[in-house]
Amino acid sequence: MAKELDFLTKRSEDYSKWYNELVVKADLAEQSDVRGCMVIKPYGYAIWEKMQRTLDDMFKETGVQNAYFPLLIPKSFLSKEAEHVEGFAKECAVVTHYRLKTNETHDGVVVDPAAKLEEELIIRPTSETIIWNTFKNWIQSYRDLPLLVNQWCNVMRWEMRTRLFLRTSEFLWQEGHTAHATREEAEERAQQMLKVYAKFAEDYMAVPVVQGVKSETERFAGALDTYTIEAMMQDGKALQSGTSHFLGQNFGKAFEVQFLNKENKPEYAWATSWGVSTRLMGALIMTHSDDNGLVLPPALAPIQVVIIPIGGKPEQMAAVDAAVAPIIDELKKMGISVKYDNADNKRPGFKFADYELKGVPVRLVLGARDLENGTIEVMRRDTLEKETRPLDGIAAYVQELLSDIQKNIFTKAKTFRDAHIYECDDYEEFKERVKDGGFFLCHWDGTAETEARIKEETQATIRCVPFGFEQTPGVDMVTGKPSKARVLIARSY
RNA sequence: CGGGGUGUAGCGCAGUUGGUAGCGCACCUGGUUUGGGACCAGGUGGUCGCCCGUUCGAGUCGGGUCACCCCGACCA
Repeated sequence: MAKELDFLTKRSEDYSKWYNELVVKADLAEQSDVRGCMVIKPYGYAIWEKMQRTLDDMFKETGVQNAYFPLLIPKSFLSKEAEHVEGFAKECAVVTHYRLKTNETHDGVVVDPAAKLEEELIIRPTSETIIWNTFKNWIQSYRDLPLLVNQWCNVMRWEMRTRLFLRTSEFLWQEGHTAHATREEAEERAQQMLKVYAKFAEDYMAVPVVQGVKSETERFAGALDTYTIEAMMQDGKALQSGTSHFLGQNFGKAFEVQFLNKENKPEYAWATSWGVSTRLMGALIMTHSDDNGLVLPPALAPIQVVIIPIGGKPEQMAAVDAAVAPIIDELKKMGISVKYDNADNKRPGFKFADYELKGVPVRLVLGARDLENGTIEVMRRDTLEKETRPLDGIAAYVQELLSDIQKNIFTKAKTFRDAHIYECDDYEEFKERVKDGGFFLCHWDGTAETEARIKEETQATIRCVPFGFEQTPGVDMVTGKPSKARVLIARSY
């Protein structure tokens, strides 16, 4: 194995290092020298764009419209919602001045002390405050509701510790913000958007997720309920991959967003917010990748099919070019993105390895031998299986194969996850087993004390109270007190 | 902010008891190659993170400082 791939074998002992290196080698991203920020390279960004487009369409189907709000938020906005400040105050980047000037020796610049801002500005860690400050002007009547907006933007959170893709200090995301006339409608919207996220994760990313609601301590700052999708990475750790919050009237009250209802009575608007970020790319990488690199689901792969010619002499290459042209046409007509890599400065073996590293789902190889036989070699990235097929009807075969790969990697991930979900009623046993990863369904007495104790003693946290499986009452595995339902506990990123 | 580690060519690293910097990959030129990361020959590229000190002499020793990585606390 090539030297630059050696790190892949380190996966079991140091998982995070493995994917950090992988994404760099895979030309996806590299870290810049700015604290915990990342540069996303073109190939990586193409994946993000595809995710964006898909999600955006799904949002629009539910009536959401895109808008854009300012990057800088006046400091005073942050202090209007008490819990919200509590949650974000300690990780905000603050703008204090608006000008630089040349220094005394004229070989650099210094902050101009005369340009100090009256009120400091915060680089948005999330936009609830500035958006609700705007909503105040947009909402007067129940007829203005619901108000459903989303923005694609960057945010910044000055985290103590960053991790490529999973927790960079600046990250790209979408944040949806909605205002409603009734509590029920807002709660419904929060859950509806969670389902959109779950569908996107499973149908497009091929990442199976557990949907559920967060415990009080894990809730978003300022929310009454936080819904979550939790995915399992290949090391058994959980990754919170998307959240949707029911915010009650907290922001309506804080920003005085009142409307007149049908009875002509003033009422505070009900709120939701929901978001997914470039963390999803981390989820994609960590769910499907293998020792040869990325494995991308066809639905999100920037290049779905790569065609590599084998030739040497110009006349041979010309013959291959001619044979490939109609295949490319046909694939494109089917809406399949295809790249024909006939660059003659890289050998085929190099290209094979390179496109595997990049996770391209299907590879077609065509050489003189095939031209004689009327065949073509097909390789699928998920299983690395190769087969030789007749040239005739190859486009239709590839189309079928792509959808098969999409299904297969989802099934593979789901089988893995399901095999690592355990019901556990014994705390001693739990303590031992949770070290090795996996999702644990355990009874919990509902108290923050028990939750804190589990975290303290095992580093595992309550990921959510999961939806969609049959619950029976029991006793808390730690305290022995009565419990209504099982919760999902795991170590997480 | 605590604990550990690392800073030497674009990347990955070596550098012994202090003696004036090297290897692999990449890159450039020429040629032969092309069905799994090609080979041969030649070549470009470095204020050894930064500062101060010890010394005739520091990549190497001492002190300081900065940055990054890993493990915690914090978090999408």
